[in-house]
Parts: sequence; C-alpha cells; structure tokens
Amino acid sequence: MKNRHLDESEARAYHHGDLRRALVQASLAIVGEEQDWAFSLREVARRAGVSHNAPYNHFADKNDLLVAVAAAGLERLRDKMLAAIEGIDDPALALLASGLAYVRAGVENPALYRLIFGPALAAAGARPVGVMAAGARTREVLEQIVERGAGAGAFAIAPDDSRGRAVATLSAWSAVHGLTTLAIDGLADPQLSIDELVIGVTGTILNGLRPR
Amino acid sequence: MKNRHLDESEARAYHHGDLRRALVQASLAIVGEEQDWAFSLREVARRAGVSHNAPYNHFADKNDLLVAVAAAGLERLRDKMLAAIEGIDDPALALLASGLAYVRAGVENPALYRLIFGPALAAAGARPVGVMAAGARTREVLEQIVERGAGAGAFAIAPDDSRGRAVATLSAWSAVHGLTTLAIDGLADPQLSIDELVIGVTGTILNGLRPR
DNA sequence: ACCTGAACACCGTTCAAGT
DNA sequence: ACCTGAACACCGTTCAAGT
Repeated sequence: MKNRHLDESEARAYHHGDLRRALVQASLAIVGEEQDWAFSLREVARRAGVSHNAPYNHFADKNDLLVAVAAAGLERLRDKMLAAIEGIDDPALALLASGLAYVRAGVENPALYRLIFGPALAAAGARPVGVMAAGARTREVLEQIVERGAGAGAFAIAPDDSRGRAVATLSAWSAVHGLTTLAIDGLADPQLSIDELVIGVTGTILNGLRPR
Repeated sequence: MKNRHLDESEARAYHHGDLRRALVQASLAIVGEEQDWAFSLREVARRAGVSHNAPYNHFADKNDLLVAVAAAGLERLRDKMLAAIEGIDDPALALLASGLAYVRAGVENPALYRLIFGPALAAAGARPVGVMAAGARTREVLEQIVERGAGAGAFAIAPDDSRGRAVATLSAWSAVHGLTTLAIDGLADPQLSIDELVIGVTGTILNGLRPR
C-alpha cells in the first residue's frame, strides 16, 4: 500500500543506494505536477514510499535536498539551451535560440524555476556548492556563444578582452533571466507573447553587442 | 514585558487600527535585520507585541501579509530609483543611474529583494493585486525614462512606436532585475564589482537602444 | 471591532532502536 | 549502512470567548 505507485524493481532499488536519486526525482515530480516549490520533506518521503526521516540518510537537511533538486533543474535548463543551439553557426542566432529555450523552459515550469533560484540559494551560511557549480555550467553555454561571436567579429569584443566577454555574457544572462522571472511573476507586458518578448529583449542585447 | 520594546503611544496605537501597519513594519525589520525572508507569522506577531492570531484581524492569511510587505518593499525600490534620477536630464544617464540604484538596493538587502519577488508572487490562485500594482508603478519609472529618450531622439524608437517603448522598457528592467538576482545568488562574475557589472550590463542595453 | 488562549493538523529534526 | 517509530519544538489556521 505504501509503495503502490512503485514497481518491485524500484522498491528494491531503495535498498541499493538509489534513495537519494529517488528523492530528487520525487521532488521534481511534485514541483512539475503540482507546481509547488514549497513542498515538505515529509511529502517527498511519502511519495518515495519511505518513512519521513529516511531522507536524512542521504541529505544533511531539507535544504541539502533542495540544493540537489535545484542543481538537477539547472542541468535540465542547460540541456535545453544546448539542444536549441545545436547546429546553429551564427552566434547572434545562437544567442537568440538559447534565450528562447531558456525563457520558454522557465515559463513552462515556473515552480521549478522559482525553486532553482529560490530557497536553496537563499540559505544562510555557506554557499550551496551544488547549485553554484550547476549555475557555472549553465553560464558556460552563453560564454561559449559570446566567445565564438567575439572570434568571428560578430560581436564588438576584442579577442583578448576577457572583461568584455564577461560583461557580454552577463548582459545576455541577466536579460533572459530577468525576463523569465518578470514573465513568471506577471510583471511583463501582457500585450506581447513570450516569444515576442524574448525576441525583443534579446534583440536589444544583440544590438548592443553588434559592431558599429 | 511583552511590549517592552514599544513606547506607550505605539502600544496604544495598536488599539487605534495601526496594527496592520505595525505588522508590515515588523516584517520589514525582521527581513532587514536578520536577513530572513522566511520568517513566521508568529514571529512577526511577537515582535509587534500581540498574540499570534491578532494578525488575522488585518490579513486574511500569512500570504496576504507578505503581499503587503512586498508592495512596501517595491515602493522603497521605486523611491530609490526616483531619487537617483532626480535632476538628470540625459535619458541615457538617467537609465544608468536608476539601474545603479536598483541593483545596489537589491544587493544591500537581498532578503527583502527575495521576499518581493518570492513567495507572495508565487502564491497559487489569484494574482496578488497589491504587489502587481506596486510592480507596475516601479516599471513606470523606467517607462518614463524610455519615453523621454524616445522623444529626444536619444533612443532609436519612433515617437509613436508604443511596442518599441514597451520592449525597451522591459529590456532595461529585465537586465537590471536579472543582474540583481544573479549577483545576490553569487552567480555573477566575482572579478568585477557590483557597480562595474551594472555599468557594463546597462551599457549593453544603452548601446542596443542608441540610434545607429 | 479587535484581541486572546486553547486546540488541531502539520512540519523539520533528533534519537533510540531495529535489520 | 540504511531504515523506522516515537518524541520535541514550532508553525499556520480555526474557533470560542473575552472587551
């Protein structure tokens, strides 16, 4: 009864060291299905079919689980960006495509987006290294597009200007990240569609990076 | 004892219909002093010197209080932006000044910034009108700068292009909003100072809006 | 009209105990 | 090594009762 939503192999796996992964998956399921990013640790345990303190064998506390979930969510975001720029040579088009994928992912699953940039990162004390590392890997996607654009002369950045590349990367990330949260919060212009907003905002960034 | 941190006039005021305001002030104090945006309703009541369910006479539930706190925080943000652009005629400089004020405010009080764009707006069900209205007033500051810039020919937007103005406004807000959250989350480049980051990112936006 | 105290269901975390 | 059940302090919310 407790395990009725799990098949036998999955139930067995909990005794094989997979509970950690199962708890992260259960969390992602709750976030995605119920759009609830403030779920309780006990609810996750219930969904995974274990007692409410079994998670403590794999995570120091609730925030430690949230860190793992946020990191997994960031990896998903990164994968979508990578898939979106696959085969696109023009750096400007690649930046637009990655931005579209990023904002769409956030708007499609707002609760996950809020979780990623929410409680885990806000935790007092030491920075949660898991999320930070995943965030760095996500930023790298934009960094590489900027680097290609700078090398090809598509963006007005000298090849040896690492500061310029950092600013360009952060400009692009800030714009799509800010647009995503404003759209999720209902603070973006409702007259325009999400795609129109992304194209418009990314267009401003691309215009700002273009050689004059 | 319960009221030891309140003087008599303040204590009396709670019987004059000011508890609502006092609870919002107490919340802002907790957020600012303890950098804790996930405070409990009971803690707010304790700080205000009332029983733990007195708040229910003024707010429907905890989220209703959070909405009021978020709206107050947004008004503060708006006031800082307005003060920063006071007397600046050049639209480009005004946009930079407002952006600097915005990001600095967020970085100085990250917990308040998280609260503003956090739980209240994420609440399931109906949109919290209080925050939405305050958000619209905050966006208006940027809108007016863009409008001035479009009129003066400082930005490449035709006078009758309301769509262009909306995109420009959202581009500016997205950039500073995204930069603020990334900086707070420790995901911005640590090599550069906050002011350098704002100048760089705002520079990209301004460059993108400038006539060619 | 506004506030209080008791009560309820729920939560995060700890601890002793089981296999 | 990993999991369970009891226990503790705390929370959001409701309700009856006070002024």
